[in-house]
Amino acid sequence: MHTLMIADDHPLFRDAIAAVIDAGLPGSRLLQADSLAEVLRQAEAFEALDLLLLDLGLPDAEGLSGLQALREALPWLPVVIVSAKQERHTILEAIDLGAVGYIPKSTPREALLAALAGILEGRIYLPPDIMRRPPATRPTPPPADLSPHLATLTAKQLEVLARLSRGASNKLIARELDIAETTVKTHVSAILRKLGVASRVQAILVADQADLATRLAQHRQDRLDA
Amino acid sequence: MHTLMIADDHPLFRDAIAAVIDAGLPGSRLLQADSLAEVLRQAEAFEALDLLLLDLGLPDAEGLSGLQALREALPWLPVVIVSAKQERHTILEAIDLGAVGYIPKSTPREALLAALAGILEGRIYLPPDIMRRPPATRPTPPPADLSPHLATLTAKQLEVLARLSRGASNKLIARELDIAETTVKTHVSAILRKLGVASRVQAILVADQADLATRLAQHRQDRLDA
DNA sequence: TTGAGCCTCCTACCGAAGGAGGAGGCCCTC
DNA sequence: GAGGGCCTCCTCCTTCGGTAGGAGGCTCAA
Repeated sequence: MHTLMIADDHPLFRDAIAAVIDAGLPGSRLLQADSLAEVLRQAEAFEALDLLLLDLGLPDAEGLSGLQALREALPWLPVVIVSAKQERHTILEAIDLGAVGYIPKSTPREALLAALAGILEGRIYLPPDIMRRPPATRPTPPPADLSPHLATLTAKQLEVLARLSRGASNKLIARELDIAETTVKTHVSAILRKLGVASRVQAILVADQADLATRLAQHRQDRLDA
Repeated sequence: MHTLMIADDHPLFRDAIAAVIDAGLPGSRLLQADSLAEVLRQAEAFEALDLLLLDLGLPDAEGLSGLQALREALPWLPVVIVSAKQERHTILEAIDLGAVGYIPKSTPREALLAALAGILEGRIYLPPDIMRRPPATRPTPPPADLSPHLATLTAKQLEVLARLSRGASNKLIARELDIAETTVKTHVSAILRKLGVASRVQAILVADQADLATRLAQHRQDRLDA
């Protein structure tokens, strides 16, 4: 027997959700709220609240700021977002802010009930259909867009860059690679020029944005293959 | 009947996982790999692969870069991270990169099996114990665990560190904060001393490991609250 | 009121970083 | 065999980064 609260400013939607829960999770007690203020007010009265279903469009809590405020005010209260928004980014941000789940309003009732049941048992729910297909639209940009530059680095330059990324000084790199420090400087200069940056720090930022490790492994692999 | 692959460079750990899966998900076919290269090689042979259990410590794929590379190379392959790391930040980043789940190595075997079963049915798994308590326990542990040092930085020092992390020079930081370059140097020196490192580059590495952004937001929030 | 902590700025000094330019050796390709 | 690319190393020079030490002003708490 659980106590749930539905926070949404559309009475019709609240009723619809309530009907689904009544049918699917019989015996649950249901509270309703149409604003963040109302949530806070009622939550103080009902200590035994198990879960809040929070819409992201409340009049006094636009977007995720409402969730953030709630997490600060009532950290003990598990909150699941119920929203029409379906962006991966929003979903992850909600989880980052401490939501225990994110349910798109387009979710069919069976899936919704299963999600709520899982959450009440302590699990986290994310919409699989949205979360399981990100790379479809993103695979190309990182390698191609972020740094066509990295591809132009020679093997030795990549080795040097890898050590730069670990915070090594020119002197240390020289020792590690068993070459002169002046040679290291030559490599570093070439790296900076190719990456179009002005300092080793910026080179590092470019490098790990462009996933240096992968590229390095690739390079080493190529060498082994050859 | 599913086909799973375990990618971890520790044979003992692979065997341990294999044993758990054998017992808990009987009939599953299990493949093993000790490097990212090996995963790619085998994945081409076994088209019917249903799930990859990926460790974050592979020799040729440090951290999440390996996941990213995998998602690009084999977007159709569902990947669940199995790692000793337990930072919320890492977990969310993994999901953002398209992982279908994140299982800490400390997860008890029953929970592990349940997680895998859920994932094979199309759900997303996040460790509830970690994800469900951010505001309550998060303020303390990161400061305490990852770097007791960062907590000792003053507000101004954090501002400077944030700019260091963007690759800014002392001169630029001075302009941005509208203070003298010598003052910036004073701050930088203090930061290096407190973090126990020898150069700005290393300070940056410590900073982003310890989730500087979060801490900075926290600090700014505190200031607003006051 | 005194002191502690922080921010500010300074001088002086030194080593690290980076640019410019040149040079020899190696390997590969045309 | 003549070039091109890469790695190696050098000198000379400038700028940047970082330390040491001192000093004044501020706020807050004892």
